Amino acid sequence: MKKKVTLKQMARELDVSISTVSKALRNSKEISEDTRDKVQAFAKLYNYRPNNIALSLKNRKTKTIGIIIPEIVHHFFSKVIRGIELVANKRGYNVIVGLSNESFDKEVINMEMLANGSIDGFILSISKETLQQQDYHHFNETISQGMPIVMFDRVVNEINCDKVIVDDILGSKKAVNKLIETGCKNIAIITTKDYVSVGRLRTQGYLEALEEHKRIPESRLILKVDDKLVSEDHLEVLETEIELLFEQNKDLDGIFAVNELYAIIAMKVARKHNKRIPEDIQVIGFTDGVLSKHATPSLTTVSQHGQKIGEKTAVLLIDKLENEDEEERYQTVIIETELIERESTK
Amino acid sequence: MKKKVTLKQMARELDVSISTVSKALRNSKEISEDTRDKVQAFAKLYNYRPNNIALSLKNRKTKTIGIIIPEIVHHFFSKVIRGIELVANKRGYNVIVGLSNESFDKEVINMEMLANGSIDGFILSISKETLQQQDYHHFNETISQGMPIVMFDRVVNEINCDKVIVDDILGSKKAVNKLIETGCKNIAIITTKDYVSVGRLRTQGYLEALEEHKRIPESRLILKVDDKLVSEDHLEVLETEIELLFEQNKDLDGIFAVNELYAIIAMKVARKHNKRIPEDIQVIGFTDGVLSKHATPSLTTVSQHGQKIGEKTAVLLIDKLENEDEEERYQTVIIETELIERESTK
DNA sequence: ATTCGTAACGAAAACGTTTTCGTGTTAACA
DNA sequence: TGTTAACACGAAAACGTTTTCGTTACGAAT
Repeated sequence: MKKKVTLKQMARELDVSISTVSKALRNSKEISEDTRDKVQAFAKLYNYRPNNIALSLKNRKTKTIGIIIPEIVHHFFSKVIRGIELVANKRGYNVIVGLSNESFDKEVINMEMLANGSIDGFILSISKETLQQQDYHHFNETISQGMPIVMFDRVVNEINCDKVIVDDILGSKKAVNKLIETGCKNIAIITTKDYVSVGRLRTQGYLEALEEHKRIPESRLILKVDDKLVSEDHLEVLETEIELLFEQNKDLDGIFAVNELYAIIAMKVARKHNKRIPEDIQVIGFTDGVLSKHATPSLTTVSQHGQKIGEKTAVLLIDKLENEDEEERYQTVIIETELIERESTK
Repeated sequence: MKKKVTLKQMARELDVSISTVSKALRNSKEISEDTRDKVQAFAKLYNYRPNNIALSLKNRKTKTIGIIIPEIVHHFFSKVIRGIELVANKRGYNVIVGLSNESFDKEVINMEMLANGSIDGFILSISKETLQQQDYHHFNETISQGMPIVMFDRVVNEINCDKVIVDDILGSKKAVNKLIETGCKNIAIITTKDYVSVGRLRTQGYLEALEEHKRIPESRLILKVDDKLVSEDHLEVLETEIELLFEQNKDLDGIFAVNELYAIIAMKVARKHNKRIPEDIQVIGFTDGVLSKHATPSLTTVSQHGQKIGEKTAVLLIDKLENEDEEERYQTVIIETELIERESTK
């Protein structure tokens, strides 16, 4: 077991001072060529690598980014992480991940755990519970301590920081427009309760699209699902609600779902009701995950480009970290959505 | 902007020494009740939190675990991460994630980046490229530096460390047995090239199951897909190969695929050939992901319990970290698979 | 012979902790 | 009055770096 070698040990072996070793390794011209070569050879031999922790302490920078997300077993979030990791790595940063599991407390604890020196800045997406309680003190505190935050997807206006979001409204409008243009007369939306910002915005897009086509939104066609009743393991509730939607609206011929899962279940229910997709009823989802791509029929969907979102958040954060002098201007970047047409629409 | 307060600053304000502040906060009885209260009140007021980096340097422990995985946009791996994070957090550890993206170089670079003090130990799954090149020097080096490694899923015998794997062989046998028992006569396997250990083992399970039922494996029923030709974006190749399998084996009535995606595509091809599932042909996959659950028909699959794997790796690693004295015994834990029966089998 | 400049190196501080080992004060005791 | 013990606190080292600021020694210039 060869323990890691330190400057001090090398200095002792070579019978020079620590400073000399350090300078020699960094090619300082204070050091003679002779000693420089000697030291560097020795360092290579013992495979010396500077200790990151010591460097972090000295520089007051960790070169590490903290990510807090509600959930990792999720196509969108993992794509975002991939994007973050990609640019972080390219720029010499590491990525440390904390999961809030949609809980306010875990979000707070995780952030406190990381904020005490472990990282240089945060990238996060707010947990549902936090959004519901509207308690954002932990964000404000970390920001006021000089630690930058970049939020994505689930953001909130009250906090002053950089944000990367998707054009939820426009994306939804694209989807609903597509349904309208291909002849749908009665388009339902399956969405979430309004405290989830993306749910609210996508609903808004749906409404706006209808209105722009002089159609009057009908509440019988709007299904707001309560997230708390629909965990991954209790999809029956969701399915029942969608069943109800179908039964109460026999004339249904278009569905816009604010996420992939809702759309898939909707297709399942449609099949049960002997409706052909896309001939009798068309379906569009949001978020381009594996389900959409590999479902049968494959699902037309609004892609949010998770990886691109991740890349952008990382760029924003690192830029901010490396230009501390910069003026305190915060930007909100919008990543354009794209309607990916597949078999579930005409 | 209230910067984080340090012991030194508090000491100056309170006109005592740094040591006194430190001791007062840790309730040392060297300190009088008066000063202790005074210091603690002050600390609470200024929301003092010890700096993690300084602690890490002092204790030579970071309380951080490094995870290196080939890919994060993947149901299995993200479930493992969730498991790791769960127990790590419970035991006061953080989790830092590096992605190898199936590349040998990135794996090496990422590990070197983290091994220099940033973390206390590794949890990893080997990249395909590394498995192919069979170059494991980076693992051996980190281990010989006293940094423990726990490997999962894609492991390799040559390395001496704790391992958590799935009973791939047994799991496959369960699947194939199920097919045999429900009447399949000609069971094909869709698997990977042999250098991917899990592919090899699952193929072995398939062969053993057949032999135990006195059946002779036929090479025409064994499709080994070259991973390099099948990225997420080039599924056509995969589909074509499976098409071929179907056309060359008209009598096909059972398929065992070593992952979810292969199984889903196989079902798609089966439908194209007008075979009913499960009446005409049954399909079983491996890895219980979101695709299996929500496919139509939903897919019978061998679940590997990714989260449980993650939890176990974390327990093994942290136990090792916290009992350094322990003898150098390495264990290989096998997490049992489970056959989850759904609609794609009888 | 004195001054100066420079090359080559070392000492020490700093980052923020914890902990060991003094040290001074006070009260108790002989 | 002198000794001792307890109490309350401070100084300093240590973790591993980097960097500033000396400090030598020596050759060149005056």
